[in-house]
Amino acid sequence: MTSVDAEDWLRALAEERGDIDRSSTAERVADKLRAGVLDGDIKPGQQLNEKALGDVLRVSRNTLREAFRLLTHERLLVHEYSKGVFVRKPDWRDIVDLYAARRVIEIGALHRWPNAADEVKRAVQEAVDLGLASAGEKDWTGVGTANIRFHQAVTALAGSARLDEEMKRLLAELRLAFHVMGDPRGFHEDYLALNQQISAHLRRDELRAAEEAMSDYFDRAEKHLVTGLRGE
Amino acid sequence: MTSVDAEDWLRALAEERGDIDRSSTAERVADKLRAGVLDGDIKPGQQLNEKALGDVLRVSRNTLREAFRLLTHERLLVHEYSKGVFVRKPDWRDIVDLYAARRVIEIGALHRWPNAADEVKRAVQEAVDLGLASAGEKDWTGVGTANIRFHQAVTALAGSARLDEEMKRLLAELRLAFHVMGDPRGFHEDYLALNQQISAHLRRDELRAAEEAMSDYFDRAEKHLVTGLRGE
DNA sequence: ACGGTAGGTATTGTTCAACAATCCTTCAAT
DNA sequence: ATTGAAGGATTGTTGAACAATACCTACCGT
Repeated sequence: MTSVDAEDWLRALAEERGDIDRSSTAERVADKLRAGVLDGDIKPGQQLNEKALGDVLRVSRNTLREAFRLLTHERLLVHEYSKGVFVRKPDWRDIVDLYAARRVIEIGALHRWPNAADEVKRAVQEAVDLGLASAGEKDWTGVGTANIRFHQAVTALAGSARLDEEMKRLLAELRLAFHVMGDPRGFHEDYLALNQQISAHLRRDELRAAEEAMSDYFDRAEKHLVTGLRGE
Repeated sequence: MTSVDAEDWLRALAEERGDIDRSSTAERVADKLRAGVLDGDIKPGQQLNEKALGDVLRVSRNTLREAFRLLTHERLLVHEYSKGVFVRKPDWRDIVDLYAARRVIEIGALHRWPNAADEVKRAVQEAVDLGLASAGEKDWTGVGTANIRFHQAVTALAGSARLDEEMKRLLAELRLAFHVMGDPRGFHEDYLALNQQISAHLRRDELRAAEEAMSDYFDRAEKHLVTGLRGE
């Protein structure tokens, strides 16, 4: 074994360590539940029974409750005192609130473009490229994740891990709204061209134009979702 | 009793309901601990012993741990696996991250001034007035809370409860940093005039000027804190 | 004196079981 | 139809038990 090998081994170990630390039972349970909620297997409004779920997942009620708390903080579940936890069911008011937040954060982040690191700037265009490639292969869920990645990349322009976290939560909550209104196929595709346009503006340092395009995006997407949820 | 009275009474009752629902033991414990941390009675870096604290507060370890989790999500405590929970001790990197987030959110919110409701707009000036009044009475902690309220009012221009929540967390975290560097007296007073200036710009719809004044504020405050924390 | 090792103590991680408090449903009475 | 009470189901909270880990200390060999 050469010393290079040894170094590699140590580095690999260090990478894995994050997974090891994350191995709390509650977090693994939370991962399972999160996937179920975001994939729509557990439907918005549905109650999560502690005993029943605990029996299925083979964990104690205490551990399960901790997982609930994690997801409650991510706004995927809501807790009603003495009643239990339910999958969040966003209504149109939530959408209005959410887009008010997105408008501020993402447009604010756009303004930080001149100060952003090159690597972060590049990630914006890469998300656009990924979306185009996915569309070329008619991989529509791929287009959806690329769209989300685009907006995360824009947020990352600000250079704040805390802001990135919050945006992650907001986008996850948005995904819940899709499930409420029956996840309209082709929702994300409409905005593919718009993302490309925004990215192009940015690379030319046309902040004003990028901001307006983004603002346009928010107006249309919000209206789309609000009208969709009004019908519920 | 007229029907108007009955309606008023019902409305008042509905307002109180929030307090009733909040009666979980863990949340009350969290409230106590939060106050202790934010007031500086529990110092940054200090460990919170489960058994000792549980005995003092007369709650079980399980309940106490739940309170810990709540405060960990608020970033007031940090959890180290198998070691316990400690009061967060922000360093200069945290400050950089925090101010990156504040720059985006607050300046982004500033841009929503034309769209904000009148009542929310008024709250901005009211926070300034409160600060001036407190300064007149040499109530320096009052000046501090007024300053915080000012920035919350600016954030509220966006009209998003989610954003308001996040800002509350960011400002609470910032307060921790003050305790780390020994809470320099007169920190907030310096920025009293600046707030007044920003508010004046806003009322005249001079968004550009308001933004620059705010940006200036962030630059100076960040530098102040970073240099202060570097010495630790 | 120094570094390392082994062992003991204290603390945290996790689960379980029990009981109290609360909610929801059902059903009967007016 | 509304109210009230009983009952069952679910959640809230606690205490205890044991495992896993970290921390401290005394000891040992060099």
